[in-house]
Amino acid sequence: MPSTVSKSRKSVTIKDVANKAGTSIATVSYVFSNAERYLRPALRERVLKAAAEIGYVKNAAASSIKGKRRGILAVVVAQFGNTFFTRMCVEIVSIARQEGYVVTLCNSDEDPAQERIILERLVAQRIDGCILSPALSLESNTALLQRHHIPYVILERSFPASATRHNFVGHDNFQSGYLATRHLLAAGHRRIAFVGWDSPIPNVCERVDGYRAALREYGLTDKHETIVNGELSEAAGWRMAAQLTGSACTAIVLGHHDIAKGALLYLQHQGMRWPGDLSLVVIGTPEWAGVLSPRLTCIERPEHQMAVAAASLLLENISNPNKQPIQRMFTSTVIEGDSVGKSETHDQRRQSLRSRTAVSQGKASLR
Amino acid sequence: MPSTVSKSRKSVTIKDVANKAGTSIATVSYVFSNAERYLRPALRERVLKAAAEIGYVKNAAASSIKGKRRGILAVVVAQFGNTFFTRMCVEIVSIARQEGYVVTLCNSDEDPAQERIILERLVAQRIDGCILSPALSLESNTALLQRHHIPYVILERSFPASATRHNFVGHDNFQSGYLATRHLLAAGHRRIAFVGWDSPIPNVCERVDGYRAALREYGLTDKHETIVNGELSEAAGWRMAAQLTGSACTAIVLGHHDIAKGALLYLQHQGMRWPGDLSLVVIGTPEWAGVLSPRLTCIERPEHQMAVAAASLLLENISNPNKQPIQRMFTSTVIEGDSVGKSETHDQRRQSLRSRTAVSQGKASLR
DNA sequence: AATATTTGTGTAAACGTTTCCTTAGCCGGA
DNA sequence: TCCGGCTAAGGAAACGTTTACACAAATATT
Repeated sequence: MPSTVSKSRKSVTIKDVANKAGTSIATVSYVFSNAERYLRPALRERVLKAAAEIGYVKNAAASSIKGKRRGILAVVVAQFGNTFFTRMCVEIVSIARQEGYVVTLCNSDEDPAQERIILERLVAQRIDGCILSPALSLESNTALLQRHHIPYVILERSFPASATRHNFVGHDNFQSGYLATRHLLAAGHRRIAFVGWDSPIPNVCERVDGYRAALREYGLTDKHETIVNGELSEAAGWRMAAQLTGSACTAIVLGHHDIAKGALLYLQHQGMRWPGDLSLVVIGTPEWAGVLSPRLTCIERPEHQMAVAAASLLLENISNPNKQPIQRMFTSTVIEGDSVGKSETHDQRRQSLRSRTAVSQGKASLR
Repeated sequence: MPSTVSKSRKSVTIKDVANKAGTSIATVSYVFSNAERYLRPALRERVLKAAAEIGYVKNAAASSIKGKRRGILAVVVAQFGNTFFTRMCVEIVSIARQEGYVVTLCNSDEDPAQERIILERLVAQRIDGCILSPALSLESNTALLQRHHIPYVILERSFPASATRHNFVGHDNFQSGYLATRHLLAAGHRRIAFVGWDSPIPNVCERVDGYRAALREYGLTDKHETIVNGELSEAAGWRMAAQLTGSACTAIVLGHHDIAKGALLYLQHQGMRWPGDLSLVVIGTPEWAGVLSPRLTCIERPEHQMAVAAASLLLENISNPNKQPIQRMFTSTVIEGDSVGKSETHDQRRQSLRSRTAVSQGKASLR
């Protein structure tokens, strides 16, 4: 009976409840939004009953215009489909809900123009806080948030210049690259390729730096580096893997899981086996890593911890807006698969363990 | 300089712009929200300039209390991490943004209580519309939305009793089960197992019904059915696969990708190969299906089309609230992998092609 | 030239809340 | 009996918009 639905277009307000309960609107408001205020239990009951009967639900928009709290947080990421972000989003949403917030999830799709539009829309909504994994232009967008006094946390993508001026939660890309490479070096590999991608964000470079640092520790120089780059796609992964065949490399660090997928398809297509023909480590934890016949060795970023950190940092900043910005950097760990084999080892250099640890800690405690 | 930030707590309003531009607040409002209203170009310019200078952004909450449109849509799913839903969410968000909406993504995590809380919060926000993939209790939640005149579309999970009373977009689970099974039957398999899961939602049963219908078409009876169920998890998938070893089955329909993963891990663990030892078809398109050494044959649901359909249906209902509810049912297609091998065929029954098509269409045009 | 029409701008009343402040009623102490 | 001090509840002024309406000025019609 759609006629019933359209009978009354207007939604039921605090005033309707007041009429029904025979009190003033102030009293109703106190019942629903001021738990401290003492009211005769009987009165409170009466209001609640009246509200339930006519199906009253407080209009959050109207509350927020007078009160300060909006009840909305936002998470803006550049690649929503990326499982790394998807998983963190799920966590953040669930934490936020426990605090009574609704979360708006937005996807800028790596497009700074979209990101700008999204942020303006969020500002228009007067959200209470924002977790932002910027596509590119950090400064102009954080400036927008600051001007409107919206607390925010930058997630995962740092832009070094401004590090300490923003709240930041991320993982140490340098350490990831370092860890992956070291793992292969420790298995005896000396010709290791790094498959990266072209990107204006510094994550890739940091991973490459980590890769280099690990090589250096093992006494290897520029001449031993093999770095290929392409766009961030499966197709490019395929091409880059193809580029690598014929090279002297015995191992590959796959810098990103999307690229890794394409590269693996190519290797399979060529009938190559791992770790037999090639040892592999992937940075990230694609769902398929554990399903592959010889399982892939992964560098796992602490997604859960990062999500918790980002959410709590944001919530703290909402309750105390004058808090100094802080930066929290997390480190990755190796998830052993079966894709790394021993190579014709030159020397094991056990002593380098010490210096590795030093490097790792140096970066990890950036805060 | 955090002191600058906290200098003025209040955000800039239409009034500030009016002062700055030397006009009335009405004029400013017209500039920002009533494109039809004619204003002297010079005046309009002046207002825009003033607004830009002091960084004015319209307060959407305040607009919505007087105006009708809120600018927020919501998508509520029961399994946000499920790639099927994740992908559709991404699409919906992007379509909605083109229409000027911000989308709130919510995850009920299969918990009806959570879902209720979420929906109440959304009603409080007075969202303009909602796409809902219900955890369980359809009726009470749609009743809530109806009472508050919030247009909605049910996504993917249908509850037959009430079919035509709601807007609905989903895929034909019966057809998916049928298609998967037929594909194996056509390859000559006659002992086919179905790995399902326990769930109060009818999706699984429909898939099983499709499985049965396909068997019947090939003249197979109850005695040829092998159906195992368990909870919806990788671990359960592992266990169910274990249950199946020793059975006479030469093929398996994996009813859900999460379960499929566990089952595959078990098969790998046992050193079984596909399609050699066992032919496999999975309902759904897990990312890893194409990465497995012999690629998995999948039943693909038209995620993109479904997302588009759900979003448009919602938008139509927002602009015309008295529209009659409609139901749109989509069908799946087979994505050929290499996991299905020919079996010791009895008879190929080419003539059954005709009746299959009939069944498929019978369900597909539920609308 | 007087009136009618159009055109551009501003006034002010909503919208559904929150919350400061007042008031009414009551009690106890002087 | 009067007054001060409570307590519980309501009146009314915000909050930042939108928009119906009034109005003044400019133009068009008689």
